[in-house]
Amino acid sequence: MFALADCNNFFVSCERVFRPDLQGKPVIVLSNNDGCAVARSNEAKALGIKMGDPFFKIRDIVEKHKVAVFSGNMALYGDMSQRVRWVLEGFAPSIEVYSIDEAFLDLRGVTNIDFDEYAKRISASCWKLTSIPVSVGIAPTKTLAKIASKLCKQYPRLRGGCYMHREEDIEKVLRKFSIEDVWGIGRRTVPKLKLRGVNTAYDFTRLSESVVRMLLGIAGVRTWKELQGVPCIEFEDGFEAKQSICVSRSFSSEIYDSRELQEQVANFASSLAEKLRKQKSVAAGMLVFARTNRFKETEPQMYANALVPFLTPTSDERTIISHAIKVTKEMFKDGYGYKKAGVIANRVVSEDNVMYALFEDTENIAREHRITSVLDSINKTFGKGTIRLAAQGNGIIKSSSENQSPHYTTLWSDIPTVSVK
DNA sequence: TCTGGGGTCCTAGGACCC
DNA sequence: TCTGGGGTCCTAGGACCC
Repeated sequence: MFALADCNNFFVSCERVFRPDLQGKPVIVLSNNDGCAVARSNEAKALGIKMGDPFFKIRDIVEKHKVAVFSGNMALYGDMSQRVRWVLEGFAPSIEVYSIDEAFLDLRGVTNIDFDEYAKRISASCWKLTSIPVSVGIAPTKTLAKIASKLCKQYPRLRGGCYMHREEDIEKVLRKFSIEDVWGIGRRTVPKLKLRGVNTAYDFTRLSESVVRMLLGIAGVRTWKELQGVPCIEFEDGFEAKQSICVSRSFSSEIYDSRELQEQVANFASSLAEKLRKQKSVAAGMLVFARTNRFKETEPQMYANALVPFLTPTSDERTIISHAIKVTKEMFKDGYGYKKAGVIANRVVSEDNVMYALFEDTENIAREHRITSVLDSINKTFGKGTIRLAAQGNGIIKSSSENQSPHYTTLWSDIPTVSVK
């Protein structure tokens, strides 16, 4: 059996831990720049606020119903996520962290226990130890466990835990489960399936394997089998280094100045290099991009991007930043308002097996490595951005968030940035 | 006025090899 | 006039996830 533990309305639940007065009231959390609703309490969902709704479009509902609004506070959510994981780790030999608010538990080999009671106990423990409500579904495959955990949200009498295993029970659930809610069935394929009369998960299981293969490819076949109780999706425990790393942001207003854009990109590049080092990786390439505001259709549009190869794969702060600035300068065109930019590391490999280029100055590499180590250790002790390159300016991304809660559980939230000449 | 950020996997097609 | 067969690797784009 596999379990899926899914935190209910996670970002909202994190805010409520420190604002218990908001239990039972409509609450939403917004994305960067207070752009879109990315988490909604059940009360906010009932008001018709959808995932990803732009804030300006729901402002009327928010004011009319006194919805509590928070800007995203990732420092808080990341920390609360870790606390939930610590609880979950006590319930299975290994867990797979699937996202910030979800984890699978490997229960293969666990026998002679009442799984339904176990699911409810996991949920109750999370609530007691972290004050985060968690839905736990247990089933023979990951896809079915996802469905079981969704049932917990629908039916409070399940008390946060649902074990789904008997064939006749599974069929009964699948007959009522909409196809678009199945894990792995996305927006693009739903219309194709509906055209063939597939409206529920059960209908989908009735298709032939060859039709599924033709319509959805190999991934669709896996989902199709998983719904029928045949495990096809691997359990992936342990730490996996990311194969690509992206740092990007939208700006609170368009940038028309080359130097200003370079400064922003330098900050993205700095975060990128830091993330690479944190997972002990190096990148052999980097994509730098900057785009105009796609919603301003009357303005001239531009998606500028450039691929930077690194002769020797690197995670070095100064190398990555200087390349990012160089190509940003080359890409920049006057007269365009850049609304979003970012950097993406490709061909990411472990730093243990770096192949040096034939004519690389290895002494210089060793020196840069020492500089970067010092930078990391100072910033680790005194907070991100304490020491940075001059090219990063004041080290601040041009964004706005007006309703952020305090960093209740983590350090360095309130230390002011001090500029030193 | 105002529209998020960060990933994975699969597939098709091109470049290149003998 | 007419131009093989069989591989591998890389990349871009699409679909999916939260």
